[in-house]
Amino acid sequence: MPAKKYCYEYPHPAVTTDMVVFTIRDQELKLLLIKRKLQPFKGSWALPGGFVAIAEDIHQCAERELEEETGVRGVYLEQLCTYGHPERDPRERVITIAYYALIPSEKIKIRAATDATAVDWFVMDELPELAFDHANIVEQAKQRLVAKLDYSTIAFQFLPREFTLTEVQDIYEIILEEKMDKRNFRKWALALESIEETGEERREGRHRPAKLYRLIDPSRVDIIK
Amino acid sequence: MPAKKYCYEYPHPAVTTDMVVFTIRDQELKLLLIKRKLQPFKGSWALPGGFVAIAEDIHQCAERELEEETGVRGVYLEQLCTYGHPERDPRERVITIAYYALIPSEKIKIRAATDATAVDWFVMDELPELAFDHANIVEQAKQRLVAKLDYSTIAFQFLPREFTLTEVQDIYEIILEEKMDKRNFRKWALALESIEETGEERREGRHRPAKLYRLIDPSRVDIIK
DNA sequence: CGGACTTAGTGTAAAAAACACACTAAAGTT
DNA sequence: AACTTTAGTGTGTTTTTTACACTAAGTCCG
Repeated sequence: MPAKKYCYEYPHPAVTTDMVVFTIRDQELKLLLIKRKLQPFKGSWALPGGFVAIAEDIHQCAERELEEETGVRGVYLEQLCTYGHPERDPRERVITIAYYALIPSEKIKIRAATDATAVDWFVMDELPELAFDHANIVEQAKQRLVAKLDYSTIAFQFLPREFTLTEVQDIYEIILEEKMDKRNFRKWALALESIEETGEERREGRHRPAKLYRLIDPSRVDIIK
Repeated sequence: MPAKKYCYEYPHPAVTTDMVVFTIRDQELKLLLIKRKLQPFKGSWALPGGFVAIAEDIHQCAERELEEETGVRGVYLEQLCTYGHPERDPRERVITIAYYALIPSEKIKIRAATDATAVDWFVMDELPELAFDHANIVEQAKQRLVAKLDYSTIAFQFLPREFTLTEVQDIYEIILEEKMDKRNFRKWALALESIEETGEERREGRHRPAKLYRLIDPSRVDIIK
């Protein structure tokens, strides 16, 4: 039995961060899950996450855990909500600060293969049973993502540095699950003034090449209208 | 020196909830602050809040603290954000889950007088120096409030059970700090389909009486458009 | 080398929503 | 009865959103 050497005058909860990691691959919205090796919920799928170190900022903690699971850094990461129901973890009182992250499709292969039995990408609406209250967290993350598509430029965070307008429209259609009009969509996207032409084109397949665009400020997510 | 009898294998942060409590009084947006009786920041003004009890849900904790400071229950209360910078409290590592609450003007007198040296209402843009990172929390709460005015019916949570359209408009003008056109505002407010006439009128002063309205579902905050 | 195929790219008209704007109504007071 | 004060209402203009179909530029194949 390990020593319990950190002592307080009154009880303290444990604090973790959990990550809802989204990406778009194969024209589907996908989510990163890990298979738990330990009790409780051993063998269940769960959100990646872990305890906040005592001298570590919570945002840094989320970044660290994201990098541990996916190998990526510097992607879009936002605090979602904090969950603190007393019985959400059967071991002890655990309060979790949930974050969600958007990984560009280009970056996702880095880790997906290495640890395949323990980490995998799941299609958003074909998720397995999840441990703890993670199904609830995922649901709220999806809602936040959908809402932000409407009033921010967050969707561009799924894209590589250079992209075509068709790729942007695909992101919207996949997440919102609805077809959009090509001309109206392009008019709208260009009116944002968040992207600019690179001057290059991409040729692929036997058809007219598409102009490439880039974000004017890749790390900025604008709130629109 | 008190006994430190709660022991863990690894260090645990303390967890608090802090409340940003808004109301509208005297045609101004006001905020509830308490004067700290203890170190650190003894004598400074700060957000009301306190430690999460070990078996208490965090939302319940926020409700409890709100009731302790203001005597009100059942008002609009929403989680804002969680703040966890390692040095935000000089004593020990404290992670705080911030909430914000909207108190209808009718309910605020309940406690404001009882404990006047330790608790007071401040005009939003005449705040004193605040303890910890509370100025930052207040700033984000204000931003959230302003944003929600635009896309939800949250403003009605400031109003008593029955109210006039002029009172609704006043709320918007006070928080957004801009005059609005009376006819357009009323058209918009009625189009929400969130309020209905009570059939009563309110007579005050030597002028035409105003129709009274009520929320169709007083506890519901709709997301609009 | 011309025709077929595929995705990229473009404009206009109609409908809906947002905005600007000024007078009448109904009470109380003198 | 006249005056003061706030409540309450409608219309035309501008802006935004939506609906909708063809041409452009490559590749591939016969």
